[in-house]
Amino acid sequence: MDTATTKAQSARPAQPLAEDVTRALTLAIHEHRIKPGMKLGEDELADIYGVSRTVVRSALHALAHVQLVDIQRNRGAFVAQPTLRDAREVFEARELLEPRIARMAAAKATPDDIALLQQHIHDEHTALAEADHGRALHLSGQFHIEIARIADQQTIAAFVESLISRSSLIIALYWRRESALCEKHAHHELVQAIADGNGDKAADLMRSHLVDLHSALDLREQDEAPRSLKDALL
Amino acid sequence: MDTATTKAQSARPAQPLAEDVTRALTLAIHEHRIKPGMKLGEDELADIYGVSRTVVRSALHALAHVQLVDIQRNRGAFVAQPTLRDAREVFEARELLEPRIARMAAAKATPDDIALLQQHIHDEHTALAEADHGRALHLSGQFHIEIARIADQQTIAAFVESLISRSSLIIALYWRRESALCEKHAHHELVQAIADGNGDKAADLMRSHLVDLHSALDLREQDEAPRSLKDALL
DNA sequence: GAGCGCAAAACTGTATACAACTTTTAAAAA
DNA sequence: TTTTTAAAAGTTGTATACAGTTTTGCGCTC
Repeated sequence: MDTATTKAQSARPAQPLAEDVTRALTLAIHEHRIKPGMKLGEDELADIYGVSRTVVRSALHALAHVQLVDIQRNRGAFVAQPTLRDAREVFEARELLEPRIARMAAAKATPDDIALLQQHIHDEHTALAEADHGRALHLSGQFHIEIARIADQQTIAAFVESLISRSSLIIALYWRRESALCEKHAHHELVQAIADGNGDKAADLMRSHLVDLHSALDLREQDEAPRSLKDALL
Repeated sequence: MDTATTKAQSARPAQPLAEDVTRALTLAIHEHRIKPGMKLGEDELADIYGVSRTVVRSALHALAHVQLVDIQRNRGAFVAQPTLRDAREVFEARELLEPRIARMAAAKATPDDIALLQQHIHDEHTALAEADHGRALHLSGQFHIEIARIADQQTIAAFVESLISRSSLIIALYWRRESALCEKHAHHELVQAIADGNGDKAADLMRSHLVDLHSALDLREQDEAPRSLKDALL
């Protein structure tokens, strides 16, 4: 779509940029390939991606701003570990923003947009079928982000994207396996409402979908104790 | 207040950090000392603050993330120029988030919090009396941020803070001088409602306050033309 | 005199080098 | 054996140096 991504003419002639590292790390976190609390050494990452520490630092700071990583002075960067409170706040904010976004999307969606959403759902199912839960989770998030893009509200969409990023960490920490099967057709119904231009229904579906997600987390207070213990050992 | 600011023991013994530059630039933008579109050269800033380009770059990237500056590859950093659309989106988002924040603040505010808010109002009036409009504007924004802090919702508060930052740029670009006298006692009434624990009233007052601000902007379409012209000359 | 083009200067993007801090490890003393 | 202290190793924070791109300015041509 934009110039930054369509630069793969031959090898990498022009400006691949340091934000490639940001994307790579973001994806790895979203797919739970690197877990909350994991140390992200600058030299290590620099070796892995074949760039200098300068660009790695830039990427880490970018991730820190979205609160995907936590940078401690003279200590280094770690994948963020959202607290229980963070988890509650993130989902509270999502329940505030996303239903409105869904309503707007229903008012503006084009047939192409609908097709794109259905493609997302399809990819997600494929990933699930292959038992690639990390990728499925990432795609599930991308689905929500796509709706924000369709709503054509860049400002709120940026907030939603940030919240969804953090949700990935929250799910990694607080998901309870009992409630395994998440939302089979929740996304599908939502697309239908958006395709029908039914804003009210889309908003309602989005809200209940988020409540379902929220209640699938284990956000009991007692978890605080082991968390702080974890912090101590690190 | 926090450790980062109270480090001026003797000279600068520990870690003054590059985020000092971020704060300085943020303040300068908030107070309209540097205007939208202005070029922020790295060498120039490095000289001014007596640091290396490395730290200046870090600061500029941080500001770019909050959309206070616009970084163009190989061109440099410029103070951001929010478009008409950006302006509308920012105020729309504020009108969504801030009333809810005000309601929460009314539920949680302590006497100390109220005193702090009143102090803010006092400082703002002082700045206005001294005809220091830049400082008054900054303090006016800080007032809103303080309410978000009182509401004790870090996640939404961070969004609000970002929106208020951008509002400063929007006001610099689209304020119409006809509607000069903004909101004399709007803030005062709001504090009263919060002090009374009257959440509904606080939310209403905040909403109408934001609508007033919004309508004091000149967001007519025709402005698009000169803006794009401006872009061309830059 | 106007327009085009090439060269030089300026600036940003990236890498490397050095300094400061943190952590670890080992040794010595209790 | 345990604890304390000190030194060394490793990592981050900052500065400097180099490379690539953009812009500017001068000169040449039409």
